[in-house]
Amino acid sequence: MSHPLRIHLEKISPFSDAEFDYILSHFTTKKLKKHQFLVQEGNAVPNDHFVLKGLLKATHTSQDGKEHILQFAMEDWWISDYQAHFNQAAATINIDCLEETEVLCLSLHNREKLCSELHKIEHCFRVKTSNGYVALQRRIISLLDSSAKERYEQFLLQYPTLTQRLPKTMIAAYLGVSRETLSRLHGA
Amino acid sequence: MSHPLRIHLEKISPFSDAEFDYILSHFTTKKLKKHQFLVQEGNAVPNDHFVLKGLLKATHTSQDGKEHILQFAMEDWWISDYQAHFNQAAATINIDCLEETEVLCLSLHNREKLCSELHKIEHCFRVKTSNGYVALQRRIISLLDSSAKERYEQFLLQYPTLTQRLPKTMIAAYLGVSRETLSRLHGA
DNA sequence: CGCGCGATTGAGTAATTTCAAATCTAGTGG
DNA sequence: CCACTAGATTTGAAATTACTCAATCGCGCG
Repeated sequence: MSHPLRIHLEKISPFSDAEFDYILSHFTTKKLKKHQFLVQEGNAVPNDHFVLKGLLKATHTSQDGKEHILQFAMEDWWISDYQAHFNQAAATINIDCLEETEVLCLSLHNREKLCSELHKIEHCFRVKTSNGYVALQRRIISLLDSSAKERYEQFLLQYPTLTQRLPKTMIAAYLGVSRETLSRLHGA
Repeated sequence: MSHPLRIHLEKISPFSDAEFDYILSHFTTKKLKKHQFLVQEGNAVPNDHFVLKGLLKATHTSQDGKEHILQFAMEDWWISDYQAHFNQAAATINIDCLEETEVLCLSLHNREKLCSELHKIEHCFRVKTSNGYVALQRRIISLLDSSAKERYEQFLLQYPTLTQRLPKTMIAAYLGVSRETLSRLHGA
């Protein structure tokens, strides 16, 4: 039974036991309770986070006070305020736990250190990020050309597990419609 | 006067003349006229493209036949159908030229070859892709929380040069509103 | 049993789209 | 120089869609 992070990374490239231990030594562990914040607006964002257990949401609050959801993250997903993290700026989004959660934290410095020392891990991160880029492009296309109903159906197909664990209110905030509208698009 | 690609890459990390020549030898050049397609729906997408000169748009056509714009690209930008390119699948978007255009083409194979041979170039691509990821997240936030008017104003601020070179119809298709609506949000 | 949270439903309002027509602009050929 | 045309932009009015605010319903848990 391998470590979840190892399984995750080895989808891209294999590592020896020694290499993986070395990689893992650059992470720290953090445990959070439901409703606790992992990243809070206005604060620094020292780390990227790999989810070992639990469920989180990253939200942005618009000027009129409405909360929209940028992303969810469950087991084996990464989550952070990347804009703030990479630019070492203050967070503009909140990330909080929807369930009791455990994450591995990787600081910017440790990521750069690992990447410069171990070509293979930089390769992993490049491929992961490329895949993430493609996923975001698909979401943009779906926001641009699909109706609320189509987006909801795509979500159900794409993330069946998440659907089970999330209240519909939050799916609505992710899809960019009000919960009432989401509730109404049954037969439509 | 350095090569545009060299200037672009050296924003991340420096290369010797020999290294850069070697990198450049993995690219091919393509020239296209206005209205010509660089990527066409249904076809394979062998290359990523770095724009030397000109202006292009990447569009996705929804089921009801409406054309929405996923991205623009002008000098020093990269553009492709990344989903299709990385997965060696058929294109689902069209990319065509709004002006006479010249691009450098990098095949998937040559990218992987360069990345495995030269750690520094893989580093460049990782950093570039991370920045792209952040930019897409910002666009998603803007689609979720901002009104059409706010999105338009953000666009004007963020891309003043593009604004000069694009008809408003296309900006509307990028922002996800009809051209009529865009036209109406002057004083609103 | 009653409370709290989430989901649904109803009714009125606001925003956007659609379709159509009018206006404007830049480039072309006479 | 002027008329003409194509493409882009604007405007109008009706129809559609989504939102807001409020009330109700349903269910699990103490």
